[in-house]
Amino acid sequence: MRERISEALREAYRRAVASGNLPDGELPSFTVEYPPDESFGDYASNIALVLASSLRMRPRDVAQRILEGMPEEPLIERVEIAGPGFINFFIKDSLWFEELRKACLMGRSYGRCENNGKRVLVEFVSANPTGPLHIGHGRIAAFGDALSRLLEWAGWEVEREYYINDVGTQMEVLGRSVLARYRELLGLEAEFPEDGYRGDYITDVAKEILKRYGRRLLELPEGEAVGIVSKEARDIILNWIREELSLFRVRFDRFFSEASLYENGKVDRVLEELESRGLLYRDEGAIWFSSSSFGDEKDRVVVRASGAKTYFASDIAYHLDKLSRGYDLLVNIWGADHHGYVKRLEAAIQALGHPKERLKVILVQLVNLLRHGKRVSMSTRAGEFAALRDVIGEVGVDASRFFLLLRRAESPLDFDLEVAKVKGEENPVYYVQYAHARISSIFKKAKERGVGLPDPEQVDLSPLTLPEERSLAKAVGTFPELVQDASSNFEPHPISTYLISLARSFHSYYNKHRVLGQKRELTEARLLLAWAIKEVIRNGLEILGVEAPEEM
RNA sequence: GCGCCCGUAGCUCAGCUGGAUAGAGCGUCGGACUUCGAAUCCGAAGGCCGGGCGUUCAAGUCGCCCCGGGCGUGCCA
Repeated sequence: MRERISEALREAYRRAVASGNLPDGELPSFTVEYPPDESFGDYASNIALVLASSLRMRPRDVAQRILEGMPEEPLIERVEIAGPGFINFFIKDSLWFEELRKACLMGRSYGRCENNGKRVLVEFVSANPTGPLHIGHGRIAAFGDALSRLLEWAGWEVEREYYINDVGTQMEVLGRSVLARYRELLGLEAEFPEDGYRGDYITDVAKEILKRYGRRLLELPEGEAVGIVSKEARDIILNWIREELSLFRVRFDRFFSEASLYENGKVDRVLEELESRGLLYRDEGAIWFSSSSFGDEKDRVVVRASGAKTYFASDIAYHLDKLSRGYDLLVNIWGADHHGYVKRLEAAIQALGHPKERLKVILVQLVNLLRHGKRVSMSTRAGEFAALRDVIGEVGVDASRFFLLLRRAESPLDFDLEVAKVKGEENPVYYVQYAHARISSIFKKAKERGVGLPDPEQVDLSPLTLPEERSLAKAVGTFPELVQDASSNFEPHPISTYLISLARSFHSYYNKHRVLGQKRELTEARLLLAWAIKEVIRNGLEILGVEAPEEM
């Protein structure tokens, strides 16, 4: 509907210009939005206000002249000019009520957009395979997964990818840490590496390796043993991570190994590519990429004086690989502590001849895990961390995901275990799920009384006359627009806010008015209303990856 | 020092590319179950949107300067 209004306004503007009512010129971008108060109608546009400033006319006059050019629109009840020059649109009640039929008929696809023909790759989590996931990864996982679902709803073809940093000093450190525990398990003296990973899970890994190899590793030279152990440890930990993700209902299409980029020569190749473009130089024994000529603050090392390539070097190769796979957009979701990295990567992408808009980096702020308001630490190396597995074991997948998706990505999040566990009022997940369960309970009760669900195409909706019924129907009817808005902002959290507010309106309605036991026509109409709300709640929860229970 | 994020009710946060009288939840106080599920509802109190200057018809939103908090600033990943 919103789209129709803005199209009508554009048409009205063209007509006003054609008839000489308004001077010719460029139509600046304007909005059609939901006004803050119902008395201002269903939609409001600022078109006259933005035009007024460029035309140097009085806004209300501009509004008047645009209205004179407005094409007939049968779904609009009336239009008025208000305040400083807003044009307010009052939509016919029947439009919103008709939308209820649509929601019931379309069910799981209500709110879904047509395929937009575009492919996007969402890369997220990509946690180092050096330890289990913690709650911060959980937030990124929940966010990336929900965003992927949201983009699918908005018509994108989405692939989800996890990049494994399985190269470099950290793998070496991991190997040495596990090897030390392995020796301890065999009752030998072991010097634990100073910068090693100290978590108990390292011992679990060592036990697993002991099971696979027995004492054999003791006979190998140190370097060789570390090599084997770090590879095995990588696989073991990666398997944990996969389990944790699937437990958390987070799905990936592909796990992409950094090491593979070295094995197939892609890192060398991308360096040659940069070299041939004259973007590399040597200084103090290292090789530098002149990223500063593409907007980065300084140049960056790609090959260290030792001859080892940096993480950045393989990351360039990785992104070139992704770009060459032909996506329209690459989305990278990173923890906010990587923000210093964005510019250099954009520089690399541009250096390789791609527009930097092809890449969208979303930074997710970290999570403060609390218990009774007191902070729980999560340093992997200190070995004291808030494992995602423990959190979802304690508060459940639904509550965890919902909580993590309650805030904007760039806003830090407090996650209090005790609050998330509560099954009452202060926990919005159950509030929303309860509305869903309540509706299915009404349906069950209706069935017991011999009342079936009405045929959405046949049922008469004219008994719906209450203002609450209109608002509810409108909330249902704007869900598709919400999906579009949220997806074009790459933010799933408005979905959670919306669901809470829809649930609130429904609970309030439920307490005030009865669905069953009314005159047949009224009961049927209200059943359809409840049905449509149920579909929308389920679809919204589906985007967030939260279940919609029939009973609780 | 420089860069990024954040600062809105007691607490946690919304506020859509600048729009009309700044909104929720929690918490606090007071009410509602013999009727479709009280994991619910109804009502009340609560604000100089960190501070200042600027941009304009219009600023919580944009720009500059301060203050406060977090993060980053490696030939680590």
